[in-house]
Amino acid sequence: MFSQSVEYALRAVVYLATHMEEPSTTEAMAATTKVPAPYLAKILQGLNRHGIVKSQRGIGGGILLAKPPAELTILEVVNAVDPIKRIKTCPLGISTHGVNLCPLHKRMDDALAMVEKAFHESTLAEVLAEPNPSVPLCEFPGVPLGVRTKAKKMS
Amino acid sequence: MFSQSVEYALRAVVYLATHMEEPSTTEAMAATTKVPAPYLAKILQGLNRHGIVKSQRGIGGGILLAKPPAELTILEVVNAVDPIKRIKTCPLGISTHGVNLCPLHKRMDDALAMVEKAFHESTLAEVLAEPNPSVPLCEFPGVPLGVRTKAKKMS
DNA sequence: CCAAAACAAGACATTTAGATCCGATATTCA
DNA sequence: TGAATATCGGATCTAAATGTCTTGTTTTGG
Repeated sequence: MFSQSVEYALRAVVYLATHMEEPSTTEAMAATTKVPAPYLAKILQGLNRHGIVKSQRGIGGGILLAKPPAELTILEVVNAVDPIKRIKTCPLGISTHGVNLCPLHKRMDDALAMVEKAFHESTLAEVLAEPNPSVPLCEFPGVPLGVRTKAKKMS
Repeated sequence: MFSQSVEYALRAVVYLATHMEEPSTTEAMAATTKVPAPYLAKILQGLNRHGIVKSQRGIGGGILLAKPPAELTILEVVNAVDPIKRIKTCPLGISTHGVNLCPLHKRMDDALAMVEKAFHESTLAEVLAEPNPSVPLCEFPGVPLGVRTKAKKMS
């Protein structure tokens, strides 16, 4: 139902939302998110073009979220990589259906609308703040990802 | 979001629900539903294997709905051709997430659950009975499809 | 300036969905 | 039985999504 690219992109932005202090390299992100590195690079390019992330080349460079997690919705990310295509006109090209869809396509579009609404209403900040024993991308329950990776670096 | 095959399959069963009296040939269905005939044939084979439709070979043969429209849900059709894959375990294979998904995947699965629920709750009969100026597959507002095609046959 | 680090961009390979074709098989009816 | 009608099943083709690779460009720091 959701493409692989969407799944990967969401993992990437979740990662970035927990690493706002400094740019993250594609390699580091790929390792944690378990996404093939070259493919992740391509997805990040797309997110960059859509203004979801910012990239910085050269030593010490990498990828940063373009805006605070509280202002970035799941829908924005999804629509950047694989837009939810609402059904606006009759797929059979029946002109007389024009404005109001037939009951069949109305139900399909309603489903799309529900998903769109749900994704529009959850921001990355909410996702990360949610009290839940499982932390996104992180193997260790209750331990914020940022803290964990920082600790790793020191060793 | 929904595959082409799902769209085609739904058109097909809607057609069949309006032609319960006698078997419909793939050709006739393809013409009305505007689905490529050879591809529709393959989709119908799948629906047949899943017990959604029954097929009858030979002269006067064709495809029939396997049960009354009131007992066939959109979900059954969707799941027969392109199943909605709920997220049951962590896609990253993080074992500690096992039972309860992380907030990210929980939201994605919630979206899938909403769609699943909506589709489970609408039967073909409901879709066709809904008071709506646009009739599925039919160009002429308010005219039931079955009547129209019968009229055509006489000419 | 030069070398290393990191992303950018496009070419290339692989896989899967979408679509087509054809010979085989089943069924009806004369 | 034989001819006509339809689906069945597999082989094939195409296009798009997914995944990989290579070369170039930007940036930093010695």
